[in-house]
Amino acid sequence: MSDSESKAPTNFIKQIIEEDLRSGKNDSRVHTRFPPEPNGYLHIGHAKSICLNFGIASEFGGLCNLRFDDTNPGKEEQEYVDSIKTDVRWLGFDWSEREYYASDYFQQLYDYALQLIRGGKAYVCDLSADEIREYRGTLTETGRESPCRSRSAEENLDLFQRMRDGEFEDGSRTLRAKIDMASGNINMRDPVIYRIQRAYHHRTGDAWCIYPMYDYAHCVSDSLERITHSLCTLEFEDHRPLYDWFLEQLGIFHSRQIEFARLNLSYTVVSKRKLLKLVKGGHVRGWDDPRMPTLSGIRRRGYPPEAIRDFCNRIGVAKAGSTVDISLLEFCVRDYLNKCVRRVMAVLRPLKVVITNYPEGREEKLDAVNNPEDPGAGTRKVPFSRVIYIERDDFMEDPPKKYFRLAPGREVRLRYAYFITCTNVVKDREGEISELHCTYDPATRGGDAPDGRKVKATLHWVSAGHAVDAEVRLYESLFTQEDPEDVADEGDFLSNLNPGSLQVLLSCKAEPCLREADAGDRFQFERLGYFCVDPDSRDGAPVFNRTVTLKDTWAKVQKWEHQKERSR
RNA sequence: UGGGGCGUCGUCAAGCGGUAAGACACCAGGUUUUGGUCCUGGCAUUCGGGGGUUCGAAUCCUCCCGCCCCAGCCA
Repeated sequence: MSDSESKAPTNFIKQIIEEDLRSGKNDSRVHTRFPPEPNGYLHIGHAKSICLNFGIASEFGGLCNLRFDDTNPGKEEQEYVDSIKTDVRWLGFDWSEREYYASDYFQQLYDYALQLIRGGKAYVCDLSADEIREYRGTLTETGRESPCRSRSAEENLDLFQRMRDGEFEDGSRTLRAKIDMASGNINMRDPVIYRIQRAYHHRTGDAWCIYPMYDYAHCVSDSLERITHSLCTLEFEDHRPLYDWFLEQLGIFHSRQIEFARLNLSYTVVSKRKLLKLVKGGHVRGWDDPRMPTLSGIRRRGYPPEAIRDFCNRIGVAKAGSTVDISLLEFCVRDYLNKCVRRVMAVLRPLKVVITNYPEGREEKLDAVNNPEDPGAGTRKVPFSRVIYIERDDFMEDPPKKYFRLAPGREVRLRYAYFITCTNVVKDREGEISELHCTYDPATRGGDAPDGRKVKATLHWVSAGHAVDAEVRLYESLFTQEDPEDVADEGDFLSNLNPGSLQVLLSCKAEPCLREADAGDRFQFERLGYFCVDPDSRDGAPVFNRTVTLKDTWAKVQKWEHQKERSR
């Protein structure tokens, strides 16, 4: 991690930690953990938590564990733990050998449960799931005590042992904490801490038929790992009294839970449930679809981990529910890519240009700078010839006032090549422009006019005879609404899906050096944006994902003009 | 109508009783062989609202208003 990244701004969590350090709490140790449940893919929201937990540990000279919260075998799979490890590593964090699983603690958790029962703090309950719900009461009415609440410790011990031994049917009994059915906090109304569930667990197999619940397993896991600061999202705030209760009853190391606001992003959904719906419904091509906010999607799209970390540092950490503008993420991506990525020319929507006064059969190699932000990146040779392609957007037959690209009779610069002037527009039978005829000025080789003559535009181009054919996938946000959940009465977020979120361009022309690009390679296509080579690429047939466009003041002007026109 | 939180610029977010940081976005200019980058300047007389305490309040007290979370044998 670079120096510039380590200077993350302060936040209320760091302030708490600083106070703890000052008072010598926890022997001045700082130890955090990132605790994903392996039941889905990591997304940008998790990145915030990962950066926070690993970032704080490193800033305070402490450690951060990776712990899989795998207490619900019905939903969890090895596939997810693998992808999570890949993603955390990709983001740039290292948990060394500290890879833990709540399932590592099943025996210990069981023994502690015995301790709770002996102390009269937990009991086996025979109520069905429906009955438990009924007895729990509502938000405004207190609950009623279970008829099993007053069982003796001996009976509870016997029953719990038999639950563990598989004597009872799934769901027929639970182990519950004995707390307070009248509590205003529903989490304290004798919460279930063990349920019977005959499910194959991805790590413990069939060794257990009872599994601990999150509230019980999480705090004990934190304690066993001697986590000093257990950071989680706001919705667990009212679980904290329960977290504290277990640790107090058990008399074991007391980690401190601190809650922060989860990340929301405009024009994006960040919830496992909704992302799953997008995948299952075929609205995207999979978990790693470059339009997905999953880390695997973002990676395929070409977002660099450095940019994600920068973003997470910039958004801050607080308790107010918030939605960060997606433009900040895009800014971070451009900011990083601008500094370190090679520039290259590619034409997305080719328009053929014949340079009529350029000798037939001649070709030359022109020098091009690889990265003006980084002189060390050097230069390369780009072939030039009589027939080239330019972007269709870079020519207008009847241009508006503010348009300063190519037009009939107008002179522009071809980047690193020559000034050309449009002399003729050739159209097909439908009236579509099929090619342009231009003349070039041999004195402007390299792109400068010796007479000091200026042009208003510089265009990118590709020599037709040397071009590599490429497929380019353009992405826009998946949703048309800033808040995808903002739906007109009926329907859900899916009705805000952006039909134009993916646009595939099949006949793009790229400069020859792109022929041997490898999957994952990133480039700036000059004047267009940043692109990343997709794994779908095959030899000589590269596929590029547009990571993000360049800032485009011309597009902004056009949009503005359109709006003006519409309001007229 | 129970419990737990949160309200500072369009969006995040500092601020911790001494007179509103910063970033993104936006706007205006300059440089420019990318309408990119870079540079310069602008952008909250006011902190959800009302009272109060104080020489002094975004910060303390108080009442009110708004928003979020909780009734899984999910995490």
